[in-house]
Amino acid sequence: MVQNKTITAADPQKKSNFIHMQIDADLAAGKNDGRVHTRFPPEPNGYLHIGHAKSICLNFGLAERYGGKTNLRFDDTNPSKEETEYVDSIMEDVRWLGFDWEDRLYYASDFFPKLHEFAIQLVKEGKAYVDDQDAETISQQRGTPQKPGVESPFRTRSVEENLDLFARMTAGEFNEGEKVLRAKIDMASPNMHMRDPIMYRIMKAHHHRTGDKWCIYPMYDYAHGQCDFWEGITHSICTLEFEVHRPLYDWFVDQLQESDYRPRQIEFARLNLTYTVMSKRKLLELVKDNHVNGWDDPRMPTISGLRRRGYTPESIRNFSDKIGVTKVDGMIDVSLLEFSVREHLNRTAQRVMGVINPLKVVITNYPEGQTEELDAINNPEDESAGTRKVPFSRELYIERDDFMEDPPHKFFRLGPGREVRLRYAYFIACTDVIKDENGEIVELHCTYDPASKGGNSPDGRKVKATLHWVSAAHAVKSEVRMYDRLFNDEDPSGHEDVDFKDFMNPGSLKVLPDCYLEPFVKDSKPFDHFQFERLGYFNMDPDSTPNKPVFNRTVALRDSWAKEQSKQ
RNA sequence: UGACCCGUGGUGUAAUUGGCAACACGUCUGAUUUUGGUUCAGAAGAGUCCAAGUUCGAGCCUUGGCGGGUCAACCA
Repeated sequence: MVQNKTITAADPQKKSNFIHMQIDADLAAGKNDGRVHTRFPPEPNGYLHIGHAKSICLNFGLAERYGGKTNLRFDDTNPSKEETEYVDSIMEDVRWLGFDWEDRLYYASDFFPKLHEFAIQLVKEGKAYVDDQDAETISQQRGTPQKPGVESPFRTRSVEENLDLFARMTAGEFNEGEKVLRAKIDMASPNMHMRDPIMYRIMKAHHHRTGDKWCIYPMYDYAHGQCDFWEGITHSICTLEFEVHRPLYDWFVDQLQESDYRPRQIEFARLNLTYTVMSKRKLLELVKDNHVNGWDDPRMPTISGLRRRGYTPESIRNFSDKIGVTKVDGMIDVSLLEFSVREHLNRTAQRVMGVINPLKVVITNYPEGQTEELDAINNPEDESAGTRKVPFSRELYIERDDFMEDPPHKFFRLGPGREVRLRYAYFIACTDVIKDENGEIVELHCTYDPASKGGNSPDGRKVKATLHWVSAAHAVKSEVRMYDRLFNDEDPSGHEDVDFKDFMNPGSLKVLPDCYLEPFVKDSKPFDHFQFERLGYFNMDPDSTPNKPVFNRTVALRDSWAKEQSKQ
């Protein structure tokens, strides 16, 4: 175990929380030689989600704050649910978020031999026994929170018999469910977890790392604290529901303790987000039953889903800082998450023009066959991003929403007889509206003012709107996937009598197959971020092919016009 | 009917050894703007679940209520 010689004082700039205070107190009391060592302990039975990101940022953030270390540990004590696929995705996600466990990658299964030895020690000390009863009987004997349990008839077995039976359990002589190893603590404890908890159960399952070496596997409560201990963890951060497990955590560590060093469990409130479900079981259900297209579906709150949606690691880390850490079981508004991406992407995303709901415009006084290259700014928030050329020609596409035949008062955009600016190009005025036999508008005829090249008119004439556009002949035809929240209800899991899936938003994905983007996007790679001006942030989806680029909408821009409209 | 945890504007958090509640998101004005974005200026919004107590003084301490959460997998 490595000693951290330099413990830096807590950074007063960063917001404090109750865990900092407890660690400060531990440090002040001289505990654990002044070390701070945390761990992130996922079970590899699913993909990581934004709630895990909170925990990852917390654990690695603590280490950073105090000059300590953080281990990655896979809590793989239940082979029936765990898979290598999950191990790989978890490592990828933690790295993507920007954290590094260096050489400290552990698996609970690494400790199976030591755990087994320790179990034998407890048996020898008369602190553990083999119980022959089945699960149901044991469960009944355990009592209820308000009613004490009763002791198992096998509780008083001799050490010799227990040793023999446990050895035979280990050797595979018994069937699943036939026997368990239990800690001998207190069947009358007001804390259910202290009523002779099960340490080992028989599972004849293939483990993703230890193969068929074992046929008994340790329970979480028996494994976790000891793994912490052997890894030299000082602060074992977990979520609130483990609070009642703490006495048991401490009990096992007490039996193990051989020096002043001692890991300590601290619990915090897990993340709840509005309009989303966060339980792995529910996320797995969405995936398995094809309600979404896999764990990395951009509508999923998984790290891989958020990545594919276009979220950046920075934005998730900033979000994590903003929400803080407490023991209050609350619910955070998704709009805070959305704010975090916008904030980051506004500073960093390449601007580009793209028309997702095209309406053709012909500039009738612009020479046929002529093309001009106009200068456009790549990112107004970052001068070093430079400029690019955008082709302009006689036939263009603009957004359908940017034209109204009969515009209301507050509508600033194009209408019959109105003049607007095409960004970086010219002022244009609408002269004719062309419709098909159904009365649907199919094309606009406009004239441009050659003197307004670049977007300014020499006579100082003002326009009320600036529209994005794409030259029809140069456009890159693309598919754009418009994502919205997966659920319509603020708390889809919060209704006892209604299944969360009943709240799924049927409009959570709208595929627009015929969008036109400016040629600049031709060179982009999957996961590249853009702002489509006036529309939102988008990124290229890995489904893209050279012939058919695909973009996902990460989040829309703030839209005070849409807000104005929704007031009506 | 038990044990443990929690209770600060709409939401999330903060408040140094107790010293008349700060910040962010959201909301609402207004300004600027070649993105109805960004930015900037400003406003509204809690007297800290309730009650009693200790104190010159309590969101912070004490007691009692009330409200919410967690715990009865051979899951983690």
